[in-house]
Amino acid sequence: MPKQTDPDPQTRILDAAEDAIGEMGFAGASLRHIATAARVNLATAYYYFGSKRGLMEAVLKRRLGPLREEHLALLRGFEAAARGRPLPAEKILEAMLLPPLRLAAKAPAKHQAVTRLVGRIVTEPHAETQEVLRGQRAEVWTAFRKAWQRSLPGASLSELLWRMEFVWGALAFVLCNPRKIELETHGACNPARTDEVVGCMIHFFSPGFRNLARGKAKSRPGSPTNARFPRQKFATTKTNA
Amino acid sequence: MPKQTDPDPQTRILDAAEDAIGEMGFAGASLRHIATAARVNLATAYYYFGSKRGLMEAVLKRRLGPLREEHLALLRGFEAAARGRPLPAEKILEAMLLPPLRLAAKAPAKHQAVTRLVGRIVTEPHAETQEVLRGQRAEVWTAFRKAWQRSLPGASLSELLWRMEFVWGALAFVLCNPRKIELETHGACNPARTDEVVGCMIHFFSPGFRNLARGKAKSRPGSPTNARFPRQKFATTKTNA
DNA sequence: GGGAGTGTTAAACGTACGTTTAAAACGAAC
DNA sequence: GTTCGTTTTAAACGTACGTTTAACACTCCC
Repeated sequence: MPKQTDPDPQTRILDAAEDAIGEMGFAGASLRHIATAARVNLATAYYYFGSKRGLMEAVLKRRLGPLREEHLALLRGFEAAARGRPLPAEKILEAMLLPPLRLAAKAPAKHQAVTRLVGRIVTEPHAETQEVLRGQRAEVWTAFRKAWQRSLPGASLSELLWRMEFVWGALAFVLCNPRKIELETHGACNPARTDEVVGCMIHFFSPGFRNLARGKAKSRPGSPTNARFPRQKFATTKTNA
Repeated sequence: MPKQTDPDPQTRILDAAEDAIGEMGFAGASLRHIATAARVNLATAYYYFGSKRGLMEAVLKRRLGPLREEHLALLRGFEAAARGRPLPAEKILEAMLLPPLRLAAKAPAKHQAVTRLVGRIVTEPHAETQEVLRGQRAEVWTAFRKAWQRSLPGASLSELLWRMEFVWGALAFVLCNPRKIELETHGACNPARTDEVVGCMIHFFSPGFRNLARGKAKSRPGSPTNARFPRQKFATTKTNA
């Protein structure tokens, strides 16, 4: 089988690095492994990217840039269509969730390198990696925060920010290890079916955002929940040590 | 400053390993670093734990065991108090979220090793690590799934499982890198305030679970949302490539 | 007091890592 | 055909890793 229009060595290295990172994490992905997978001499990777950190940054930037633009474009498109009215929760959620999940759907199924990569960077220990991510994320983060504040006027800022973090967390979890979810649910949940995931997430999260707008009915810290449940008899669920 | 009742070497190794894993991930945490931090000879770690994998398993089991029991005990306590009635969403959520977050609150603030550890294992690339985790998680997972099914009769199984995954994902995200959340929100969200986090998560997630019980009004795959939003003019948000 | 068992240590094993070097191969310009 | 800049290569550098070995301390029991 001949090589099907072999791309640049740089591209091959980036692809191999992406795959390796998705599979083994940043610390576990070695340049030797990446170079071998890219059918390239080890020093070639250094010729193009200077160092392992340089390669990692290039890998991230290649995906994060377009992802950021897609995020912003989708959000701006929704806002333009809304003609000044605040967006409904469903639309903001769709703009948050669709671009990363769509990135996954485009992957060639067998190895969802991009998917796992995007999911992984969010929980990556490596401090340097976090710095690379921060700049990209800040702009998107701010845009969505403003959209939410327009959509839910009078909502507590900290509660809004918490909810955004929860959504990102759930998204990252789905992206990070799709096969695990599929196994754990015995096939009932298949992260590859992007539309289903997006729809389910929107359906799940939007009520939680909406109930932030109306009242500021907030469960008191110290006894997290007492709605619809009589005074409890069993051991109290106090927290702090 | 004298050593304050120095614990066993084994315990020191486990503590140091926990700290290192939380900081640098499994791949990044080296036995030499751990042994030095535990003020123990490198070979001592091998004497007690046999190998790096053995140490990692011991680290996980030390925390996951009690965590699992706390999960089950809390859930059983709630169910006993409910006297056969199905639990409200808030209580099931509390039983899911409180034990891991409480583990974090007990940590000595400075280095929340346990917290990050528990958060990290959920997204850890290392395949072996996942196996260690699976057994522990399966039992808790099943218990919560049954509780949800009692609480939300007639709910679609796959949609329920998806929601559980989302909750775990959000929780893992909070546990994994609390400092990042604090920075990103400029201090508005502080994961160290456990009660606030639990309350906010319950308040956020419970409506999404409840709306699963009533109707099975589900957004169609292919056009994730169209509720409360007129026909869109801008480029369609089709997904699959 | 002298083995036996347990805990601890320094030192080394081989391997893999990130990185660098210097030389070879290549392609276009003159 | 030579020259020059770019790309690729093999080989080595030092370091750190996981792991093993063999010797050393320290009980405790007879």
